[in-house]
This record gives sequence, structure tokens and C-alpha cells, in this order.
Amino acid sequence: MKKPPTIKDVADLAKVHAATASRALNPQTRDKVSARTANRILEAAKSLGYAPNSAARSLRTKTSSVAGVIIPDLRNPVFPPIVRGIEDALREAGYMALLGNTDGDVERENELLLAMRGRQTDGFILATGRRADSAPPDGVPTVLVNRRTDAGDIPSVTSDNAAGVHATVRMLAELGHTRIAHVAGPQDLSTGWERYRAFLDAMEAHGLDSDPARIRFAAAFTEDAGRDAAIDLPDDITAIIAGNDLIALGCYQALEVNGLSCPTDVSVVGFNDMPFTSTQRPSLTTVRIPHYDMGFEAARLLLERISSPSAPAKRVVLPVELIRRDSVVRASR
Amino acid sequence: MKKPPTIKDVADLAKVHAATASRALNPQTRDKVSARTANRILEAAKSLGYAPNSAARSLRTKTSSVAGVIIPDLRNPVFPPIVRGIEDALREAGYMALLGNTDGDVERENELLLAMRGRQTDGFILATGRRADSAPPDGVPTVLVNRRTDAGDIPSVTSDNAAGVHATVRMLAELGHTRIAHVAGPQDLSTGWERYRAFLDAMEAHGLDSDPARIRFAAAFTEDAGRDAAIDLPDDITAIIAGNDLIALGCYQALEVNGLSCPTDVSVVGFNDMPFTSTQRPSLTTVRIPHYDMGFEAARLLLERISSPSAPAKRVVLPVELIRRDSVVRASR
DNA sequence: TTGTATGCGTTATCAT
DNA sequence: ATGATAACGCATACAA
Repeated sequence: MKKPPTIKDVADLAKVHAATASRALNPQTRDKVSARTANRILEAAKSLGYAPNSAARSLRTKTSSVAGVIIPDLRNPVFPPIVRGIEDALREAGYMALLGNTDGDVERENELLLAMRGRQTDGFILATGRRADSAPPDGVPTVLVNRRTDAGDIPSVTSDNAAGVHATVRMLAELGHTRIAHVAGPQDLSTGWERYRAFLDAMEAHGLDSDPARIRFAAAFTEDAGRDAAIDLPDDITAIIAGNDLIALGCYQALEVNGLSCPTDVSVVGFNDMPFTSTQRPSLTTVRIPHYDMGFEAARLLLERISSPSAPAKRVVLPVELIRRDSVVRASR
Repeated sequence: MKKPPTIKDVADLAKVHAATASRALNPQTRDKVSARTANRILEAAKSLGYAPNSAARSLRTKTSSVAGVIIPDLRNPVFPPIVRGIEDALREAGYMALLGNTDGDVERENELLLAMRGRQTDGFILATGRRADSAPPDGVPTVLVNRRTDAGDIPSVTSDNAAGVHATVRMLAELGHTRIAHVAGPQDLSTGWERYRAFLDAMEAHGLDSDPARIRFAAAFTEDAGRDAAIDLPDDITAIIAGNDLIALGCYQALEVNGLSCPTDVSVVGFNDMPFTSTQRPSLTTVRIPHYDMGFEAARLLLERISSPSAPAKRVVLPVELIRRDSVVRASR
């Protein structure tokens, strides 16, 4: 494990000064060097297997080509595709991702932010945003993905939750459903909130009554929370719009406990189209969200922001798609 | 965006020299400073929100407290829990994870390794190992997780694949199954290979005939590859041991195509116990692998290795657990 | 076009 | 126990 060559080694071999080597090695400044010597230097670098020491470069330039990616928990199936999309977009620009999980703990998130900033992270992509969060005080380039803040002063990439809910309500209405329940997600997250508001909107738009007795709020976007929230819904409902797929699976459980069956008695719709929803019993009708693309776009937005930090905070909203499967049928009661 | 405080700012505030502040801030060298001044310095650091500049530290110490984690694809459900375990173990030691996906492409893996090494990565955790891979030539600390090499000269954390297969065969044998098929995974990966070898072993141990006609090799650990491989299995089999859960789901499909039903006609067993196997139809019997723990152990092993690189290459094998669900019943034919 | 000089923030070595 | 100093490798403003 002998130590790697430095730029000085390259310079010596090419019989130039280190500064000249630096200029030749950096594509940005290569034209400040005669083509002949530049070639000689590149040659030397290759023969030595030279790779720049990024610590030294970071120290000097204050940039690292590393982005911090902070999510609640990688084991939640929505995040892997998002992270994968982020990584692919970052890589195109020569960036890498430093990953951290918070489990929804704000303190842990702050620790992570601090630790990552100490590592010269050029910017952050956060999938942990809460509606009430405010922009980072020190102006480090930051992009939200999947969730956004109410204030809207942080760039974000989200999906068109409202359109998804409207499409769902329209489909159910066309199938004769009128007593439609909503098991909403947590209201402090934009995803839970937007879908809930859109539910009220869409019901009204279709002339349907959104009786509060048919609305429940799950404590979290989990199967258990979904079951607990759905367990005491009134018996006369014919459909449930769940805050997301996990909540929808919880609704499956609650219906079973109550001796009802999906889809015969009650149709169920989820949100996300996470993996293996198509092979559940019954296969789940759901609003597909382009998680990979959201991650990809978020990373591009971050890179944009890193190169021009003062540009206005763009907000990208990607389209969704309603996927009809076996969990939805015509209303029978 | 004012610049973050440096150790000099802390030192000035505490009215000491930067060198003293450095000693006080580093737990390793704290005892070289009087307790009183150390406290004063810590106080000052906290009040300024000081975080050490890791680029400078790396440049000086040649270490980064960053580990490279390279996996095939985060969207494969086995990897998120592994990565999460890695991250939790790394965090305990003040390390962070730089993540990269290869899609199984060796060239991309090499690019990633190079790029990460240029970023002063202290070591690597690879979930991409192939049986034929050899140890990295330059002696960078490296640990394999989930898969291992034949040579065994790289430390690894894997699960007891053989025990899982033996338990599975025993269960099936006790339920009266004799014509048991195996849809194996890729044989260039230790997981696919070990399970296949264990299958032959276990069948023999139970006095059962492992007719090659009842063995198939899937081209990949995917649902599609599993279906394609299982589609032409002989009709007289009563059980299938699949190389992993995704292959098992592919077997479900193949059985359906062939007009057979699981579990009535054929019992199916998978490997991994990935999320949502319990809610498939039928719920999948599978060998649960402690992915999170494997990741956690792998990270610990890497940290060990970073602190004493010349220690012998440990190989950790974690126990597995057979989870019986609806996809397995007594042999009826 | 190329060389010289300097500093990024930290820590190790020396001196006090 | 603390301070002074140098050096890690690189990039840049300035000089030649």
C-alpha cells in the first residue's frame, strides 16, 4: 500500500512545475497551457496512475462533488427508487451521494446535516421535509423530494397528488360509488395533507358528500397505522381511498377483521404503486408515482442550484398515473 | 451564506492556541489538555456550532471516516435493509456511507471504486462480489456482504445458506415430499451456488433422489428469470425450492401457466423473506435471512479491519430461520 | 505560456 | 500543559 502519486510527481515526470500540471489536468483551465506540454502532462499522469486527492482539492475549492441525501428510512419501499434516481443523476455530473437515515427524528436529522456539512457536502436532497419546515438558515443548496414545505421557499420535486386523487374519485364515482371513505396519512407531511385536501375537493367536484364520519387520519404511513385508523369506519362505505399503499394494506386487514371483503364489499385504492402491490390479494389499485424520476429530477435541480445558488426556488411537479387492479369493482350496495 | 467557523475561531473565543483547541476537540488527545481549558474549548465550540472541516482533516490524517458501499441495485429488496444496517453501524463510529449502484456491471464497479478511492474512502463494503473475484490489489480494507468469494481471502459476512436449505428439505421430507425440484439462482454468485450445493447435499442426506431433470438454473435472481426457468419442470414434482423469493414468485407464475396450483399441487419455498412475501397469494414459505444484521456486522468488520488491516480475514456466517407459511402443505400426490 | 508564492483548516512535532 | 510551526496536496492570483 504505497502512497499514491501527487500532482508534484506528475509535474516532475513531465518536467514542468506543479502549477502547470494542475492547469493541464483540469479540463477547465487546460487551454491556458500549450497543447504539447498538456499532452506530456496527461501522459505522465496516466503512466503514474494519478488520481487527484479530493481532500486537498476540497480544502482549496470548498467544493467536494458530494451531495448529502437524507431520508427517513431506506426500508420504506418508496425511498430506494428515489435514492437510485438521485444517484444516477448525480453520477452523470461526477457527483456522489452520502446517505443518511433519520427515522423521522428531527434531532438526528440535524446531527446528520451538521456531520455532512462538516464533510464539505455541496448540497442536500431531503426526503424528510415537513410542511412547517423552513429553509436552511445558512443557504446551503437544498432540494426537497417527495415532500415539500408549505412556505415553498425551498426547491422541491413532488408528484401531482391532487391529480391522482381526482382521477381516483372520478373512477370510483363512475363505478357508482358514493359513500367513499378516506384514510388519510399524517397531516404534517405534504403528501398526507395534499391528498386529504384533494379528496375534499374532488368529492365536492363530483357532487359527492364527504361526510367527516367517513374520514380517518392514520398516525403514520404504515400498515399498522392504516389498520388501526380504518378499523372503526362505518359499515356502509363502498370504497376507501388510502393515504398510501401501506395504509391500503392496513385497510385490507381492517376489512377482514370486520368481516368485510375487498373488493366485493369495499373497493380500496392506494398511493405509490410500490413493488409487489400487483401480487397482493387482491391486487391493489393505486396511483403510480414516478419515484425514480422524482429522485433523478431532484438531483438535477440540486446541481442546477449548486451552480447558480441565487436562482429562484423552482418547484417541479411530476405527473402520476392511476393503475386499475382487482381491488376496485363497481359499487354493489 | 457566511462561512462556517474554523478551529481557529473556537480557539480565539476560548483564548487558546488552535493547536490546543485541536487537542481538546479530539477525544483521543483530550487528556493532553487540562480539564478546565478543555471544557472552555468545548463550550466555545458548541456556542459557535463548530464542525471540523473534514477535508482539512483528511488531508492531514489520510483518513476520511467515510466508507464506500457498493451494491448491484438498491431497488432489489434485499439491499435496503443491508444498507440500513451498514449505515447504523458506521454511524456509531462516526463514519458515513458513500453509496453506489453497479447494476452488476463490472466496469461500472471499477469506475466507482476508483472514484471513491479518489475521495479518500477509508474502506469498502461490497455486496457485488462474485465467486471468482480476487482481493483488491492495493490492500484497501474491504469487506463482502451477502455474497463471498471462493478464495475466501476477503473478509465477509454472509448467512448460513446451507442450513437454510437443509431445514427446508427436512421440512418437505417430513411432509411426505420426495420429488422436490430446485430452481437455482446464478451459479457465479455464492448465494446461488451454496444453495444449489446444499440442495444436493440435503437431498442425499434425506435419502431422496435429486434427479437432474428436476433442477433448473435461473439466469438471474428475478421473477422473470424464475418463471422462465421453472416453466418446463416435469409435472410430477410436488415441491420447489427456489433460489430466492423473487424466483419463487416466478415459480408461482410458471405453475399457474401450467395449470397447476400452489400449494395444492406444488409447494414452494423461497429464500430471503423479503417484504410483502407474507401477503402474497399464497403467502410464501421462505428462509429468513437477517439482512439488517448482515449489514451491521459487515460494517463492524470493516471498522475492525480499518483499525488493524493486517488481521486475518474473518468470515462471519449468521444464522437463518425457516418461516413456514401457506405455500407449503403435505404432499398429496 | 509557464513559474512563484500563498493559503485552504487541521494535526503532528517540536519547543517552551 | 500549552504555544509555535510546519506540512498534507491542490488551485489560483500574480509575476515573469
